[in-house]
Amino acid sequence: MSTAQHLRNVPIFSDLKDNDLNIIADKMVSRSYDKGKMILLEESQGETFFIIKSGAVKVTRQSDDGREVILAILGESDFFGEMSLLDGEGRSANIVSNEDSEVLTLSRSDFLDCLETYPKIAIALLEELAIRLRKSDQHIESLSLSDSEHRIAITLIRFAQELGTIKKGEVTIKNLPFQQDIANMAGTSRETVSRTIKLLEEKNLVKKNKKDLIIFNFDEFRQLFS
Amino acid sequence: MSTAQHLRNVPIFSDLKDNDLNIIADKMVSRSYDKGKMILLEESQGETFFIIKSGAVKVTRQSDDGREVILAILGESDFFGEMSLLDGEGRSANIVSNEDSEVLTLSRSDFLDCLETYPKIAIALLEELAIRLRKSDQHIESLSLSDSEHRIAITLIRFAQELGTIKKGEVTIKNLPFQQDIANMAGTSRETVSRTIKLLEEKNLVKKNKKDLIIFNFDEFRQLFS
DNA sequence: TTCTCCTTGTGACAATTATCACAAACCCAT
DNA sequence: ATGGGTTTGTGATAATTGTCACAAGGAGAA
Repeated sequence: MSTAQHLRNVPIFSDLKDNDLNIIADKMVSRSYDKGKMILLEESQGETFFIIKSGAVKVTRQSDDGREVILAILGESDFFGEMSLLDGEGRSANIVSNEDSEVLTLSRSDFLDCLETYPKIAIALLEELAIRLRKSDQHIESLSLSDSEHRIAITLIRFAQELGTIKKGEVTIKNLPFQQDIANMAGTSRETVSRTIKLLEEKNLVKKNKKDLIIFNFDEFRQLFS
Repeated sequence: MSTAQHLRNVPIFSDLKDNDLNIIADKMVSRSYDKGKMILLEESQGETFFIIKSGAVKVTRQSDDGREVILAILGESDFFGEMSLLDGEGRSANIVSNEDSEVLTLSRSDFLDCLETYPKIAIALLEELAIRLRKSDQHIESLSLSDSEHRIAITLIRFAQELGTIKKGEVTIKNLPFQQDIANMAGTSRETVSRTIKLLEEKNLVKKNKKDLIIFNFDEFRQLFS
Protein backbone atom coordinates (compact mmCIF):
# COMPACT_ATOMS: atom_id res chain seq x y z
CA MET A 1 0.00 0.00 0.00
CA SER A 2 1.28 3.48 -0.78
CA THR A 3 2.05 5.96 1.93
CA ALA A 4 -0.87 8.11 0.85
CA GLN A 5 -3.23 5.16 1.16
CA HIS A 6 -2.03 4.56 4.69
CA LEU A 7 -2.63 8.18 5.56
CA ARG A 8 -6.15 7.91 4.25
CA ASN A 9 -6.94 5.61 7.18
CA VAL A 10 -5.66 8.03 9.77
CA PRO A 11 -8.55 10.09 11.12
CA ILE A 12 -6.70 13.37 11.22
CA PHE A 13 -5.81 13.16 7.52
CA SER A 14 -8.98 11.59 6.21
CA ASP A 15 -10.59 14.90 5.30
CA LEU A 16 -7.88 15.90 2.85
CA LYS A 17 -8.04 15.88 -0.91
CA ASP A 18 -5.93 13.27 -2.67
CA ASN A 19 -3.67 15.93 -3.95
CA ASP A 20 -2.84 17.39 -0.55
CA LEU A 21 -2.48 13.94 0.89
CA ASN A 22 0.16 13.12 -1.67
CA ILE A 23 2.10 16.26 -0.85
CA ILE A 24 2.24 15.24 2.78
CA ALA A 25 2.94 11.61 1.98
CA ASP A 26 6.00 12.70 0.04
CA LYS A 27 7.44 14.31 3.11
CA MET A 28 7.11 11.23 5.25
CA VAL A 29 9.84 8.73 5.89
CA SER A 30 9.24 5.13 6.83
CA ARG A 31 11.14 3.38 9.62
CA SER A 32 11.02 -0.10 11.10
CA TYR A 33 11.48 -1.25 14.66
CA ASP A 34 11.87 -4.76 15.99
CA LYS A 35 9.77 -5.87 18.92
CA GLY A 36 11.00 -4.42 22.17
CA LYS A 37 12.97 -1.56 20.62
CA MET A 38 12.73 1.85 22.15
CA ILE A 39 11.30 4.30 19.62
CA LEU A 40 11.25 7.41 21.73
CA LEU A 41 13.03 8.05 24.96
CA GLU A 42 11.50 10.03 27.79
CA GLU A 43 13.23 13.37 28.33
CA SER A 44 14.67 13.61 24.85
CA GLN A 45 13.63 16.55 22.74
CA GLY A 46 10.62 15.82 20.59
CA GLU A 47 11.32 16.45 16.97
CA THR A 48 9.22 13.95 15.11
CA PHE A 49 5.63 13.00 14.50
CA PHE A 50 4.91 9.28 14.05
CA ILE A 51 2.11 7.30 12.45
CA ILE A 52 1.91 3.54 12.90
CA LYS A 53 1.78 1.76 9.57
CA SER A 54 1.79 -1.73 11.03
CA GLY A 55 2.43 -3.29 14.41
CA ALA A 56 1.81 -1.81 17.84
CA VAL A 57 3.63 0.30 20.40
CA LYS A 58 3.23 0.94 24.08
CA VAL A 59 3.32 4.36 25.65
CA THR A 60 4.94 4.18 29.06
CA ARG A 61 6.35 6.18 31.89
CA GLN A 62 9.05 4.86 34.12
CA SER A 63 9.57 5.66 37.77
CA ASP A 64 13.02 6.09 39.26
CA ASP A 65 12.89 2.64 40.84
CA GLY A 66 12.31 1.14 37.42
CA ARG A 67 8.67 0.29 37.59
CA GLU A 68 6.72 0.97 34.44
CA VAL A 69 3.29 2.48 33.95
CA ILE A 70 1.62 1.77 30.65
CA LEU A 71 -0.45 4.74 29.57
CA ALA A 72 -1.74 3.25 26.35
CA ILE A 73 -1.16 0.68 23.69
CA LEU A 74 -1.43 2.07 20.18
CA GLY A 75 -1.97 0.12 16.97
CA GLU A 76 -2.29 0.57 13.26
CA SER A 77 -3.21 4.07 12.09
CA ASP A 78 -2.71 5.53 15.53
CA PHE A 79 -0.16 8.29 15.87
CA PHE A 80 2.09 9.71 18.55
CA GLY A 81 4.85 12.22 19.15
CA GLU A 82 2.55 15.18 18.62
CA MET A 83 2.57 16.32 22.20
CA SER A 84 6.03 17.74 22.50
CA LEU A 85 5.77 19.17 19.00
CA LEU A 86 2.77 21.12 20.14
CA ASP A 87 3.78 22.45 23.50
CA GLY A 88 7.54 22.46 23.05
CA GLU A 89 8.15 20.55 26.25
CA GLY A 90 10.39 17.52 26.31
CA ARG A 91 8.86 14.10 25.86
CA SER A 92 6.78 12.95 28.75
CA ALA A 93 6.65 9.30 27.88
CA ASN A 94 8.66 6.48 26.39
CA ILE A 95 7.48 4.65 23.33
CA VAL A 96 8.50 1.04 22.88
CA SER A 97 7.52 -1.14 19.97
CA ASN A 98 5.39 -3.95 21.29
CA GLU A 99 5.66 -6.03 18.12
CA ASP A 100 7.72 -5.61 15.00
CA SER A 101 6.40 -2.31 13.73
CA GLU A 102 6.64 0.04 10.81
CA VAL A 103 6.05 3.74 11.27
CA LEU A 104 5.85 6.79 9.10
CA THR A 105 7.56 9.91 10.37
CA LEU A 106 7.16 13.58 9.71
CA SER A 107 9.61 16.21 10.86
CA ARG A 108 8.69 18.88 13.33
CA SER A 109 8.61 21.68 10.81
CA ASP A 110 6.67 19.73 8.21
CA PHE A 111 4.17 18.78 10.85
CA LEU A 112 3.68 22.33 12.04
CA ASP A 113 3.45 23.52 8.45
CA CYS A 114 0.68 21.02 7.91
CA LEU A 115 -1.30 22.48 10.76
CA GLU A 116 -0.93 26.01 9.43
CA THR A 117 -1.72 25.07 5.86
CA TYR A 118 -4.62 22.74 6.51
CA PRO A 119 -6.73 24.01 9.40
CA LYS A 120 -8.85 20.92 8.96
CA ILE A 121 -5.97 18.85 10.21
CA ALA A 122 -5.64 21.03 13.26
CA ILE A 123 -9.32 20.65 14.01
CA ALA A 124 -9.25 16.90 13.46
CA LEU A 125 -6.25 16.71 15.74
CA LEU A 126 -8.12 18.67 18.38
CA GLU A 127 -10.85 16.08 18.18
CA GLU A 128 -8.38 13.28 18.63
CA LEU A 129 -6.71 14.95 21.60
CA ALA A 130 -10.12 15.54 23.14
CA ILE A 131 -10.84 11.83 22.82
CA ARG A 132 -7.54 10.95 24.42
CA LEU A 133 -8.11 13.36 27.24
CA ARG A 134 -11.46 11.75 27.83
CA LYS A 135 -9.84 8.33 28.02
CA SER A 136 -7.23 9.65 30.41
CA ASP A 137 -9.96 11.02 32.62
CA GLN A 138 -11.65 7.65 32.72
CA HIS A 139 -8.34 6.02 33.49
CA ILE A 140 -7.78 8.43 36.36
CA GLU A 141 -11.25 7.81 37.67
CA SER A 142 -10.78 4.08 37.61
CA LEU A 143 -7.43 4.28 39.36
CA SER A 144 -8.83 6.58 42.01
CA LEU A 145 -12.02 4.86 42.95
CA SER A 146 -11.90 1.24 42.22
CA ASP A 147 -10.52 -1.82 43.87
CA SER A 148 -8.15 -4.01 41.92
CA GLU A 149 -10.87 -6.22 40.49
CA HIS A 150 -12.61 -3.22 38.94
CA ARG A 151 -9.39 -1.71 37.68
CA ILE A 152 -8.37 -4.93 36.00
CA ALA A 153 -11.82 -5.43 34.50
CA ILE A 154 -11.75 -1.88 33.15
CA THR A 155 -8.34 -2.54 31.65
CA LEU A 156 -9.75 -5.61 29.93
CA ILE A 157 -12.61 -3.48 28.63
CA ARG A 158 -10.08 -1.08 27.18
CA PHE A 159 -8.31 -3.92 25.43
CA ALA A 160 -11.59 -5.28 24.15
CA GLN A 161 -12.46 -1.91 22.68
CA GLU A 162 -9.10 -1.47 21.01
CA LEU A 163 -8.14 -4.99 20.05
CA GLY A 164 -11.27 -7.10 20.34
CA THR A 165 -13.59 -8.66 17.79
CA ILE A 166 -17.28 -8.95 18.58
CA LYS A 167 -19.50 -11.86 17.69
CA LYS A 168 -23.03 -12.14 19.11
CA GLY A 169 -22.28 -10.07 22.17
CA GLU A 170 -19.16 -12.09 22.86
CA VAL A 171 -15.87 -10.23 22.58
CA THR A 172 -12.66 -12.07 21.90
CA ILE A 173 -9.41 -10.34 22.70
CA LYS A 174 -6.86 -12.08 20.57
CA ASN A 175 -3.40 -12.21 22.02
CA LEU A 176 -4.13 -10.74 25.38
CA PRO A 177 -1.07 -8.82 26.56
CA PHE A 178 1.09 -10.28 29.31
CA GLN A 179 -0.28 -10.11 32.81
CA GLN A 180 2.63 -7.90 33.74
CA ASP A 181 1.52 -5.34 31.15
CA ILE A 182 -2.08 -5.52 32.29
CA ALA A 183 -0.88 -4.98 35.83
CA ASN A 184 1.12 -1.94 34.75
CA MET A 185 -1.94 -0.43 33.14
CA ALA A 186 -4.27 -1.24 35.98
CA GLY A 187 -1.89 -0.03 38.63
CA THR A 188 -1.66 -3.33 40.43
CA SER A 189 0.63 -6.32 40.69
CA ARG A 190 1.10 -9.20 38.29
CA GLU A 191 -0.04 -11.71 40.89
CA THR A 192 -3.24 -9.83 41.52
CA VAL A 193 -4.00 -9.87 37.80
CA SER A 194 -3.53 -13.62 37.76
CA ARG A 195 -5.83 -14.13 40.72
CA THR A 196 -8.44 -11.69 39.45
CA ILE A 197 -8.71 -13.25 36.02
CA LYS A 198 -9.20 -16.59 37.68
CA LEU A 199 -11.93 -15.03 39.78
CA LEU A 200 -13.64 -13.61 36.71
CA GLU A 201 -13.53 -17.06 35.16
CA GLU A 202 -15.10 -18.57 38.25
CA LYS A 203 -17.87 -16.01 38.00
CA ASN A 204 -18.40 -17.18 34.42
CA LEU A 205 -17.79 -13.74 33.00
CA VAL A 206 -14.74 -14.55 30.92
CA LYS A 207 -12.86 -17.55 29.61
CA LYS A 208 -9.26 -17.99 28.72
CA ASN A 209 -8.32 -19.80 25.56
CA LYS A 210 -4.59 -20.07 25.15
CA LYS A 211 -3.45 -16.50 24.54
CA ASP A 212 -6.98 -15.22 23.93
CA LEU A 213 -9.58 -13.99 26.33
CA ILE A 214 -13.32 -14.20 25.70
CA ILE A 215 -15.72 -11.91 27.48
CA PHE A 216 -19.05 -13.71 27.31
CA ASN A 217 -21.43 -10.81 27.55
CA PHE A 218 -19.66 -7.59 26.86
CA ASP A 219 -22.56 -5.27 27.69
CA GLU A 220 -23.21 -6.95 30.99
CA PHE A 221 -19.50 -6.96 31.74
CA ARG A 222 -19.26 -3.26 31.10
CA GLN A 223 -22.27 -2.50 33.24
CA LEU A 224 -20.82 -4.55 36.02
CA PHE A 225 -17.54 -2.73 36.16
CA SER A 226 -17.94 0.78 34.89
CA MET B 1 -12.20 45.08 33.19
CA SER B 2 -13.77 44.67 29.78
CA THR B 3 -14.47 41.27 28.33
CA ALA B 4 -11.76 41.78 25.70
CA GLN B 5 -9.22 42.55 28.40
CA HIS B 6 -10.10 39.34 30.17
CA LEU B 7 -9.64 37.40 26.97
CA ARG B 8 -6.22 38.93 26.53
CA ASN B 9 -5.07 36.91 29.56
CA VAL B 10 -6.30 33.63 28.17
CA PRO B 11 -3.44 31.87 26.41
CA ILE B 12 -5.47 30.61 23.49
CA PHE B 13 -6.64 34.12 22.62
CA SER B 14 -3.50 36.04 23.42
CA ASP B 15 -2.17 35.92 19.87
CA LEU B 16 -5.13 37.78 18.39
CA LYS B 17 -5.26 41.36 17.23
CA ASP B 18 -7.34 43.75 19.31
CA ASN B 19 -9.85 43.97 16.58
CA ASP B 20 -10.50 40.25 16.34
CA LEU B 21 -10.51 39.96 20.07
CA ASN B 22 -13.30 42.52 20.27
CA ILE B 23 -15.35 40.63 17.73
CA ILE B 24 -15.14 37.50 19.84
CA ALA B 25 -15.68 39.37 23.07
CA ASP B 26 -18.94 40.70 21.68
CA LYS B 27 -20.24 37.20 21.25
CA MET B 28 -19.54 36.18 24.80
CA VAL B 29 -22.03 36.20 27.59
CA SER B 30 -21.16 36.50 31.25
CA ARG B 31 -22.70 34.30 33.93
CA SER B 32 -22.24 34.02 37.68
CA TYR B 33 -22.35 30.98 39.92
CA ASP B 34 -22.42 30.82 43.68
CA LYS B 35 -20.01 28.54 45.46
CA GLY B 36 -21.04 24.91 45.20
CA LYS B 37 -23.34 25.38 42.21
CA MET B 38 -23.19 22.84 39.43
CA ILE B 39 -22.12 24.54 36.20
CA LEU B 40 -22.10 21.55 33.91
CA LEU B 41 -23.67 18.19 34.49
CA GLU B 42 -22.03 14.98 33.39
CA GLU B 43 -23.94 13.29 30.55
CA SER B 44 -25.65 16.44 29.37
CA GLN B 45 -24.98 17.56 25.84
CA GLY B 46 -22.12 20.00 25.59
CA GLU B 47 -23.12 23.19 23.89
CA THR B 48 -21.02 25.84 25.49
CA PHE B 49 -17.44 26.91 25.91
CA PHE B 50 -16.53 28.58 29.21
CA ILE B 51 -13.76 30.89 30.35
CA ILE B 52 -13.29 31.66 34.02
CA LYS B 53 -13.32 35.39 34.65
CA SER B 54 -12.99 35.11 38.41
CA GLY B 55 -13.24 32.39 41.01
CA ALA B 56 -12.45 28.70 40.61
CA VAL B 57 -14.17 25.52 39.58
CA LYS B 58 -13.52 21.85 40.08
CA VAL B 59 -13.70 19.25 37.35
CA THR B 60 -15.03 16.00 38.74
CA ARG B 61 -16.34 12.60 37.87
CA GLN B 62 -18.78 10.79 40.07
CA SER B 63 -19.02 7.07 40.57
CA ASP B 64 -22.36 5.33 40.92
CA ASP B 65 -21.90 4.97 44.67
CA GLY B 66 -21.52 8.72 44.95
CA ARG B 67 -17.79 9.04 45.49
CA GLU B 68 -16.16 11.88 43.65
CA VAL B 69 -12.89 12.05 41.79
CA ILE B 70 -11.44 15.50 41.24
CA LEU B 71 -9.64 15.65 37.93
CA ALA B 72 -8.54 19.24 38.19
CA ILE B 73 -9.18 22.55 39.83
CA LEU B 74 -9.28 25.45 37.39
CA GLY B 75 -8.89 29.11 38.18
CA GLU B 76 -8.90 32.54 36.59
CA SER B 77 -8.29 32.56 32.84
CA ASP B 78 -8.62 28.81 32.57
CA PHE B 79 -11.29 27.46 30.28
CA PHE B 80 -13.41 24.34 30.00
CA GLY B 81 -16.26 22.81 28.03
CA GLU B 82 -14.19 22.48 24.87
CA MET B 83 -13.99 18.72 24.92
CA SER B 84 -17.49 17.78 23.96
CA LEU B 85 -17.59 20.67 21.48
CA LEU B 86 -14.63 19.12 19.77
CA ASP B 87 -15.46 15.46 19.64
CA GLY B 88 -19.22 15.66 19.81
CA GLU B 89 -19.48 13.21 22.70
CA GLY B 90 -21.51 14.02 25.76
CA ARG B 91 -19.82 15.58 28.72
CA SER B 92 -17.43 13.35 30.55
CA ALA B 93 -17.14 15.37 33.71
CA ASN B 94 -19.08 17.58 36.04
CA ILE B 95 -18.03 21.12 36.71
CA VAL B 96 -18.87 22.64 40.08
CA SER B 97 -17.98 26.15 41.14
CA ASN B 98 -15.58 25.93 44.02
CA GLU B 99 -15.97 29.57 45.02
CA ASP B 100 -18.32 32.26 43.83
CA SER B 101 -17.31 32.49 40.19
CA GLU B 102 -17.93 34.50 37.09
CA VAL B 103 -17.54 32.91 33.70
CA LEU B 104 -17.71 34.02 30.09
CA THR B 105 -19.50 31.72 27.68
CA LEU B 106 -19.40 31.19 23.97
CA SER B 107 -21.90 29.11 22.05
CA ARG B 108 -20.92 25.96 20.24
CA SER B 109 -21.23 27.47 16.79
CA ASP B 110 -19.40 30.66 17.65
CA PHE B 111 -16.62 28.61 19.17
CA LEU B 112 -16.25 26.37 16.14
CA ASP B 113 -16.40 29.41 13.87
CA CYS B 114 -13.52 30.87 15.82
CA LEU B 115 -11.41 27.81 15.19
CA GLU B 116 -12.10 27.93 11.46
CA THR B 117 -11.55 31.64 11.18
CA TYR B 118 -8.46 31.91 13.33
CA PRO B 119 -6.21 28.91 12.87
CA LYS B 120 -3.94 30.44 15.48
CA ILE B 121 -6.59 29.76 18.07
CA ALA B 122 -6.81 26.15 16.99
CA ILE B 123 -3.08 25.77 17.31
CA ALA B 124 -2.97 27.49 20.66
CA LEU B 125 -5.75 25.22 21.79
CA LEU B 126 -3.80 22.21 20.63
CA GLU B 127 -0.94 23.37 22.79
CA GLU B 128 -3.19 23.70 25.78
CA LEU B 129 -4.71 20.25 25.27
CA ALA B 130 -1.22 18.80 24.92
CA ILE B 131 -0.32 20.35 28.25
CA ARG B 132 -3.42 18.93 29.87
CA LEU B 133 -2.76 15.51 28.43
CA ARG B 134 0.70 15.67 29.86
CA LYS B 135 -0.68 16.50 33.27
CA SER B 136 -3.14 13.66 32.99
CA ASP B 137 -0.32 11.29 32.19
CA GLN B 138 1.57 12.40 35.26
CA HIS B 139 -1.56 12.04 37.31
CA ILE B 140 -2.02 8.49 36.02
CA GLU B 141 1.57 7.66 36.76
CA SER B 142 1.33 8.93 40.27
CA LEU B 143 -1.86 7.01 40.95
CA SER B 144 -0.36 3.84 39.53
CA LEU B 145 2.97 3.72 41.22
CA SER B 146 2.97 5.58 44.43
CA ASP B 147 1.90 5.00 47.95
CA SER B 148 -0.45 7.46 49.55
CA GLU B 149 2.30 9.68 50.91
CA HIS B 150 3.71 10.23 47.44
CA ARG B 151 0.32 10.69 45.87
CA ILE B 152 -0.63 13.30 48.40
CA ALA B 153 2.72 15.07 48.06
CA ILE B 154 2.31 15.12 44.30
CA THR B 155 -1.14 16.56 44.70
CA LEU B 156 0.30 19.30 46.88
CA ILE B 157 2.90 19.97 44.21
CA ARG B 158 0.12 20.36 41.67
CA PHE B 159 -1.60 22.87 43.91
CA ALA B 160 1.65 24.71 44.48
CA GLN B 161 2.17 25.00 40.76
CA GLU B 162 -1.32 26.24 40.08
CA LEU B 163 -2.13 28.28 43.13
CA GLY B 164 1.13 28.90 44.91
CA THR B 165 3.34 31.95 45.31
CA ILE B 166 7.10 31.50 45.53
CA LYS B 167 9.43 33.44 47.78
CA LYS B 168 13.05 32.39 48.20
CA GLY B 169 12.41 28.78 47.33
CA GLU B 170 9.50 28.65 49.72
CA VAL B 171 6.09 28.12 48.19
CA THR B 172 2.97 29.21 49.97
CA ILE B 173 -0.31 27.68 48.89
CA LYS B 174 -2.90 30.15 50.01
CA ASN B 175 -6.20 28.64 50.92
CA LEU B 176 -5.32 25.01 50.62
CA PRO B 177 -8.41 23.09 49.50
CA PHE B 178 -10.23 20.89 51.97
CA GLN B 179 -8.59 17.63 52.88
CA GLN B 180 -11.54 15.84 51.38
CA ASP B 181 -10.83 17.43 48.01
CA ILE B 182 -7.14 16.64 48.23
CA ALA B 183 -8.08 13.06 49.02
CA ASN B 184 -10.36 12.92 46.00
CA MET B 185 -7.54 14.08 43.78
CA ALA B 186 -4.94 11.82 45.29
CA GLY B 187 -7.18 8.79 45.26
CA THR B 188 -7.06 8.24 48.97
CA SER B 189 -9.12 8.90 52.07
CA ARG B 190 -9.57 12.11 53.98
CA GLU B 191 -8.07 10.61 57.13
CA THR B 192 -4.96 9.55 55.30
CA VAL B 193 -4.52 13.09 54.03
CA SER B 194 -4.74 14.41 57.55
CA ARG B 195 -2.19 11.92 58.84
CA THR B 196 0.15 12.41 55.90
CA ILE B 197 0.25 16.17 56.16
CA LYS B 198 1.07 15.79 59.82
CA LEU B 199 3.85 13.44 58.83
CA LEU B 200 5.23 15.91 56.32
CA GLU B 201 5.21 18.54 59.03
CA GLU B 202 7.13 16.23 61.35
CA LYS B 203 9.69 15.75 58.62
CA ASN B 204 9.99 19.53 58.47
CA LEU B 205 9.06 19.65 54.83
CA VAL B 206 5.91 21.71 55.14
CA LYS B 207 4.12 23.84 57.66
CA LYS B 208 0.50 24.66 58.07
CA ASN B 209 -0.56 28.19 58.79
CA LYS B 210 -4.30 28.48 59.22
CA LYS B 211 -5.70 27.79 55.77
CA ASP B 212 -2.31 28.09 54.08
CA LEU B 213 0.39 25.54 53.52
CA ILE B 214 4.06 26.40 53.19
CA ILE B 215 6.45 24.08 51.43
CA PHE B 216 9.86 25.04 52.78
CA ASN B 217 12.07 23.93 49.91
CA PHE B 218 10.05 23.40 46.82
CA ASP B 219 12.83 21.97 44.67
CA GLU B 220 13.85 19.48 47.30
CA PHE B 221 10.23 18.59 47.91
CA ARG B 222 9.69 17.93 44.25
CA GLN B 223 12.80 15.82 43.97
CA LEU B 224 11.73 13.82 46.97
CA PHE B 225 8.35 12.92 45.60
CA SER B 226 8.41 12.92 41.86
C1' DT C 1 12.58 -34.98 22.71
C1' DT C 2 14.77 -32.37 26.20
C1' DC C 3 16.51 -28.15 27.98
C1' DT C 4 15.90 -23.50 28.83
C1' DC C 5 13.63 -19.35 29.29
C1' DC C 6 9.58 -16.83 29.94
C1' DT C 7 5.02 -16.53 31.74
C1' DT C 8 1.48 -17.83 34.88
C1' DG C 9 -0.53 -19.85 39.31
C1' DT C 10 -0.73 -19.97 44.22
C1' DG C 11 0.20 -20.02 49.25
C1' DA C 12 1.71 -17.44 53.26
C1' DC C 13 2.65 -13.32 55.29
C1' DA C 14 3.40 -8.37 55.93
C1' DA C 15 2.34 -3.77 54.94
C1' DT C 16 -0.59 -0.27 53.68
C1' DT C 17 -4.62 2.02 53.87
C1' DA C 18 -9.75 2.28 54.29
C1' DT C 19 -13.29 2.58 57.52
C1' DC C 20 -15.67 3.64 61.73
C1' DA C 21 -16.23 6.34 65.64
C1' DC C 22 -15.62 10.31 68.09
C1' DA C 23 -13.30 14.37 69.90
C1' DA C 24 -11.29 18.70 68.97
C1' DA C 25 -10.79 22.85 66.39
C1' DC C 26 -12.48 26.19 63.39
C1' DC C 27 -15.64 29.37 61.08
C1' DC C 28 -19.48 32.09 60.39
C1' DA C 29 -23.85 34.24 61.48
C1' DT C 30 -26.73 35.90 64.97
C1' DA D 1 -19.39 35.72 72.59
C1' DT D 2 -22.54 31.63 71.70
C1' DG D 3 -24.06 27.98 69.13
C1' DG D 4 -24.46 25.08 65.11
C1' DG D 5 -22.42 23.31 61.26
C1' DT D 6 -18.34 22.10 58.96
C1' DT D 7 -13.65 20.57 58.83
C1' DT D 8 -9.80 18.28 60.91
C1' DG D 9 -7.26 14.97 64.15
C1' DT D 10 -6.62 10.40 65.93
C1' DG D 11 -7.16 5.64 67.74
C1' DA D 12 -8.59 0.95 66.84
C1' DT D 13 -9.67 -2.46 63.65
C1' DA D 14 -10.46 -4.92 59.39
C1' DA D 15 -9.84 -5.52 54.58
C1' DT D 16 -7.18 -5.31 50.60
C1' DT D 17 -3.35 -5.96 48.16
C1' DG D 18 1.69 -6.16 47.60
C1' DT D 19 5.66 -9.08 48.14
C1' DC D 20 8.30 -13.19 48.34
C1' DA D 21 9.05 -17.74 47.18
C1' DC D 22 8.51 -21.33 44.44
C1' DA D 23 5.89 -24.69 41.46
C1' DA D 24 3.77 -25.47 37.15
C1' DG D 25 2.85 -24.61 32.41
C1' DG D 26 4.18 -23.33 27.58
C1' DA D 27 6.95 -22.10 23.59
C1' DG D 28 10.92 -22.33 21.01
C1' DA D 29 15.82 -23.96 20.01
C1' DA D 30 19.16 -27.46 19.65
